[in-house]
Amino acid sequence: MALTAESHRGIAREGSLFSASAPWSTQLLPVQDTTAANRRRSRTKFTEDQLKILINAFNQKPYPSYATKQRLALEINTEESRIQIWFQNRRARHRFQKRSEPEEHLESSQDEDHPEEKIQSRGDRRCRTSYTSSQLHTLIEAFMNNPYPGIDSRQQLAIEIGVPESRIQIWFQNRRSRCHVQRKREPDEALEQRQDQGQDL
DNA sequence: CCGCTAACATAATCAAACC
DNA sequence: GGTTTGATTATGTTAGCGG
Repeated sequence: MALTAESHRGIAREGSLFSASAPWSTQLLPVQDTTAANRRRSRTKFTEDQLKILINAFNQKPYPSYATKQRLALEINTEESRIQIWFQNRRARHRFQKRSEPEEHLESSQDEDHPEEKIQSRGDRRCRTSYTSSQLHTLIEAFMNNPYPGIDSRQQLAIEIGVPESRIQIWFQNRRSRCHVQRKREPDEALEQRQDQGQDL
């Protein structure tokens, strides 16, 4: 019963960019990891009313400010992070659709022109979170233990250091990405790896 | 089984805090 | 002014659910 064809699919995209250069795990992405610690957040099911409000807001402004996202979160009784994810997914979906149907659609001052409202566009974002050294210590320790924590682990960390779970998730994302970049360009004293291909661009 | 889409990933980039 | 690093984005993948 040597591995079905389906499971092979998961490993198919192995040799793409970084291959197996992850120092934190001997294996690849933690896909199909049904462990409790790596479980995803349960899928949110928006009601029609919620969707109506979200879509309406999206049509007016696909790049809402943080304040707007907070207001929406309060209005439809959902976490702000879900609003953010929803807008991300919606924009991606929309963009793909545009390619297929680039019909005339330029919005010609139909709405969103409230003179009383300043057009901050992408002005105000969430205030930058500053972590204390002890919080950082906890995060780094958790990262070394598991760089891909599931919702349960993230929530536990959030309570432990007193930071919203969404910030924990962002922190792990940034941390992982940074580690990848570090591996990419580090011709320094890391190791005598100047003997590699010597092919840079 | 399949389409839709929330959840999640990386990489690039913006930008605040800090020196 | 440069570095560090949190926040946001585009883009692509994984997975849950209803038809």
